[in-house]
Amino acid sequence: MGVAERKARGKKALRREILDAARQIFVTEGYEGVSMRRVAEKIEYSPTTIYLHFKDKSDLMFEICEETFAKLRRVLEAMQKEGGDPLTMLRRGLRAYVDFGLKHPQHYIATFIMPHQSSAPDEIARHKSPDSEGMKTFGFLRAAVQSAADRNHIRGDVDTVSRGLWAAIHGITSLLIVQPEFPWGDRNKVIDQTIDSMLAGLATRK
Amino acid sequence: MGVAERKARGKKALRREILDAARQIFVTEGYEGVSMRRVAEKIEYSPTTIYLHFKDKSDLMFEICEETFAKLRRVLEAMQKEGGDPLTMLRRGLRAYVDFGLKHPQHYIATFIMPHQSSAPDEIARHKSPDSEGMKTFGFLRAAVQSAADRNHIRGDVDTVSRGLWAAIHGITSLLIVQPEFPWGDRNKVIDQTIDSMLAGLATRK
Amino acid sequence: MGVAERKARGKKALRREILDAARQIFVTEGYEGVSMRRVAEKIEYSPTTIYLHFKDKSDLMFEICEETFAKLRRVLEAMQKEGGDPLTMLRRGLRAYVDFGLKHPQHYIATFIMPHQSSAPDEIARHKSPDSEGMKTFGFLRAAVQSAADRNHIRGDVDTVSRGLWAAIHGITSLLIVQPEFPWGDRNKVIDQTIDSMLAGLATRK
Amino acid sequence: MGVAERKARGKKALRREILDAARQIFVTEGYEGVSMRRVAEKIEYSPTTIYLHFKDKSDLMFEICEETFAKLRRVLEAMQKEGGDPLTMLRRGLRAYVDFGLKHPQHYIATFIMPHQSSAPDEIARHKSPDSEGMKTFGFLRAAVQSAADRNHIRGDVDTVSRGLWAAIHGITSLLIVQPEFPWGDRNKVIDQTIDSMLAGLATRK
DNA sequence: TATGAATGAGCATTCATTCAT
DNA sequence: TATGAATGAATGCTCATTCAT
Repeated sequence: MGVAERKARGKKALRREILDAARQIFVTEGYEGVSMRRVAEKIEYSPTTIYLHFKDKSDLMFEICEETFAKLRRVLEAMQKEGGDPLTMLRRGLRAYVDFGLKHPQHYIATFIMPHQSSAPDEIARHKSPDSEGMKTFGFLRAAVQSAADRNHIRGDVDTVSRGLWAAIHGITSLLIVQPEFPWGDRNKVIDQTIDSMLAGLATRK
Repeated sequence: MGVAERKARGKKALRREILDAARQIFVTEGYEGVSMRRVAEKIEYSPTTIYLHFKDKSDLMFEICEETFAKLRRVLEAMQKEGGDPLTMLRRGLRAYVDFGLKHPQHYIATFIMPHQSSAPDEIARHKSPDSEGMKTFGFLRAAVQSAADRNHIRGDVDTVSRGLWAAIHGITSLLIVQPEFPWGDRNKVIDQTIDSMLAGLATRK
Repeated sequence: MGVAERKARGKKALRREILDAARQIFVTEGYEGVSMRRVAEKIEYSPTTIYLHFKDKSDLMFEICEETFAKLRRVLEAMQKEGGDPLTMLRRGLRAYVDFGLKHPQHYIATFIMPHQSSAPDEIARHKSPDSEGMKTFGFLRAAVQSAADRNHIRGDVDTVSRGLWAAIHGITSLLIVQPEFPWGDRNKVIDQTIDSMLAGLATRK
Repeated sequence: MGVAERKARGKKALRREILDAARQIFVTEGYEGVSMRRVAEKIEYSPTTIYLHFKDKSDLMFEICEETFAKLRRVLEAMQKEGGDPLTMLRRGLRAYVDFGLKHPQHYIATFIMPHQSSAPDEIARHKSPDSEGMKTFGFLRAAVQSAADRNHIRGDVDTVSRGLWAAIHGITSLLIVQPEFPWGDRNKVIDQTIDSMLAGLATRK
């Protein structure tokens, strides 16, 4: 392996360091809390260096979110491959989503919880794009709901149902992360309760 | 009335002015948008004066949140007084919660969404306290669930069910606020879908 | 004299210091060379303090120019009051202009020589305004030319002639200031030569 | 031709590219607008590469000015070769000077208008040197005046007259550049007025 | 000859806050 | 009770330049 390879590795590694440092700050202090200077201090480089890897602050923040979505998507992908009864698969997928959030609270906060008060129009467009990781990830949930609906395990409009399910699992995930001091009792029970109630409510009445 | 009283009234009135000015900015521009200078300009006093009424910015902001949740509590209180079928009341209460959050998104963000992990320790304690408006407000939800459970309209552990319901309505509220760019379709439909599914899932099977 | 007066004096004095410091830098380094930080360092105050006296950088620079114009205008005003033959008065006024520039080279450079690449449209409007000191000052020259033309001592369009005269005296003033190393010979001779040639060229042919 | 020659040509060619790119920016955006990064982007080389051809930014900019004034000199040279009546030639030369300045305002500013007091000492020396293009150019003016004086078309000391003429045309040129917002009316009229008045004033009385 | 990586210094401006009065 | 004056720290970002390769 030559110089070029080592350099490339070095460049990638620094990019990683920047992303990790920025996410850590983002997660505890929010979007406004992330400053190029603070990130630079954390990685012990000059602020200027960050601009060699990211166009500007909003570019950096966008990448952080994309990474998380990609990670979650890989989890859901693996689960989908296992196959099984549509309703069971859906339930497992929802639970996996919550578990993912609790296992990676920093990523979850950064991507799903913190308000992205990005004002630049092209930045917003990037998030909205159907090619964005976020939209692709939501697609998994929707596909699972569709699949269950196809076999009459679920009633209602597939899109509306999917959005409602997302809301419910996001609710429990984010509250458990952000309000850990709340007297939740058995956390597993609350999670399953939320998922079960939603699914039971959606089940086709015989 | 003597001078003291007049002064006291004057003091209270200015405090009000400050809170109102700060809230107006907070509501449109968010936490970071509120600056002591801007508040001072709005009320046409010097920035220094604000410090005679509030310890610092975070004190000022805390008061604003408390006020707003007192407002939510009053909404729920009024609803409770109307009486009616427990399940209907519960449903109306849940919907009122969501509507309140959507009507006051910046307050909702500040109090329920933003992680409070990084604030000063005594600040956190204030939020956690069972005397805080936030906690009192949760009490309303629990009471409504209890009431429905008492009449066998709902099954399951009251605490777990309450937490699950909170998770669901928080989920839809926060997502609608924080991810406005997501293609929600008809927002009302998604809200009702979420609430209905949860309640249907909780309903006692005949 | 109470506290208020002392304070007022102090405030005015600091404003003066800022203007002087900024002009000194402007004169040697140009508009871009003036930075709020450098001005602050020069007067040994914090950069923030400057903003208590001037809205922003362009406001500060504008004031520098206005000051110079006002100063020059006072000189010309005094001269005008002396009265005398129109052509003689004109010649004396032109010479006074040059002398003013040579006596206050820093002011002259800052106001007449250095490019003011101000881009803000309202800033430009301010300069163009007939109420600006610059326009008022030019008015003196024009009035003197008009007066000489009225008595047939000068021919040609009053406006064009005035502009041409200004060009000539600005030329000699600015070159003497900016290119002092040039072999000018007797500086007085060059000044008078320039003025005399212009006036001779403008004189009515008999 | 061998490798060495090809390389040499390559080196010269790149130097040309740099100068051209820098001039293009300089001309539209001024001295401060020229940044090594921008130049590098324009020629699609790295910023570092420029330093292989020019010591630093000021070296690069100096070369650009020299080039341009060589251009002016060529214009005046050509004009001189056309020959004709000395007074007419002088008038045409003066007008050409003004036109050149207005056509290349940024160069004119950099070389004749901006005070050179603050630059590095060796940089100043370069500009002052009688070998500099600026000084050579002044020589043309003096020669034309001498020629007109030789035929008794002009009276007065040749040096003083030349300096006065330079002052006048520099005055109109620089004011038109630096104070474009001033209500000049017909700019051509002002220019010709200035030149004509000066020459008329210098003409030998019969 | 050319470059990728990196930096220290600098920019205008705004912030929350303090202090003497 | 209220303020005017002042500040230290911070913001995102761009600059000319260097150095090892």
